[in-house]
Amino acid sequence: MSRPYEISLSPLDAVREDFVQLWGAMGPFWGISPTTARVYSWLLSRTEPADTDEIMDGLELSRGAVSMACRELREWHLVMPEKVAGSRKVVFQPATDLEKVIRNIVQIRKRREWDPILESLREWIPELEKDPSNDAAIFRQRLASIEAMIGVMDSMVEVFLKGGLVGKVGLKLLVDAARNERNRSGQGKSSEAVEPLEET
Amino acid sequence: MSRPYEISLSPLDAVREDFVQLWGAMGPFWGISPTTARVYSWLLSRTEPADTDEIMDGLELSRGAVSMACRELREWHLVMPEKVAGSRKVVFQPATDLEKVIRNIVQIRKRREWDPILESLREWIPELEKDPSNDAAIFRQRLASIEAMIGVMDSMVEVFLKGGLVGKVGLKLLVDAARNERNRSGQGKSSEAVEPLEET
DNA sequence: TTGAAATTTCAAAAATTATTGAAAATTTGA
DNA sequence: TCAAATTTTCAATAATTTTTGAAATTTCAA
Repeated sequence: MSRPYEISLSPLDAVREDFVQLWGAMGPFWGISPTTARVYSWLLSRTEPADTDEIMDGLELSRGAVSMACRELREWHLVMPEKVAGSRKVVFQPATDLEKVIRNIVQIRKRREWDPILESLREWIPELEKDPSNDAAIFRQRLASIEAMIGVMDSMVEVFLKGGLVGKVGLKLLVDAARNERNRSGQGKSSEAVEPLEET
Repeated sequence: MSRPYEISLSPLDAVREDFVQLWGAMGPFWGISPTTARVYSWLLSRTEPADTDEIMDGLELSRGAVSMACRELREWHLVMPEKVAGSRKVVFQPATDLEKVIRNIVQIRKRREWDPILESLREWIPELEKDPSNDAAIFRQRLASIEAMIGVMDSMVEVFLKGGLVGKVGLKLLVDAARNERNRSGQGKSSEAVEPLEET
């Protein structure tokens, strides 16, 4: 409706636009600001790395916003800055090893989100043992359950990410397998009782 | 510093306070509003179910806020409303089967966060095949990688939650195992390359 | 070294999200 | 059925988070 002069984008440009828009919207779900998510997805959609001005133009962002987004992406190891010879510019390359990307994200999020809970639980449970009331005993038991669940998930994830399926099989194979699966089972939604694993 | 008249809470009350405070702060990480997270954790810390007024008093919330929080918790199957005989009141009981709780959360979050991505990817990849440029081919390949990774994680999570370790071993055993582990390895942080799995 | 190019910082503004509270709707004991 | 008890809704407000933009800092080609 509101872009009268861009009726026919190339498929590449059209998908890029949708991709950037979706990731921007999903970012907050994963604890990433929309802008940061958009910058990463925009970089992923390009063959060439980009400098600050190109990102500003491409996404209509302020210089400061791009700087902050790139800093965050650097911390997550989602982009690698590269010096351009004969200039003071830095150019950003997105990490394309999706497996590594996920490992990084997952690790950082675990540290921020799960570890504090586990730490606190380990203080609280002994504390509750001091309280002789029945209520305290029941509460303590519930906290112990939570601790156990988180502990189990921690271990599973560790096994997966460290030794893991993905490492062994290789990403290329998985890509093919996924494509076959998609073709085989019509549109294969796999929609039932599964889980986000972690917000990528 | 700021509660001169409550110097000595019972351990139960002290831990409850900290627990509610931590969950409230963590809520946003998991896509749950602080208030909603506080209501659930407060209910978990009590032996008895509570009605709206008790929650309002216990957490200093408005009636509307409690109503919205309980509605959300109901949708996630984290609390069960119960009619009180001889009154029009409803009383809320928190779900204490942590395994079920996690399954519910994970399922809902997957639907909200992963499925839309997977769906879009499955439209975009064929779309990009229409574009003959090399850039489009590379971008398509990256999207296929993302699709594959998400697909793999989906399956893993499905295996885990459906047949899964927790189901087989049983939560009680896990609680004991976790306690032993804690005792055995000093303060066992297990802090390395693990993941949030999903924000519970 | 120097100073123009480039990046970073951070207080202020904008945008978004959460919470309130009072009015509307609903429920049910009498 | 009636009306008091209870819950729900939602527009307005508050709180939080994100983004901006211009000044401060850093970097490095000359």
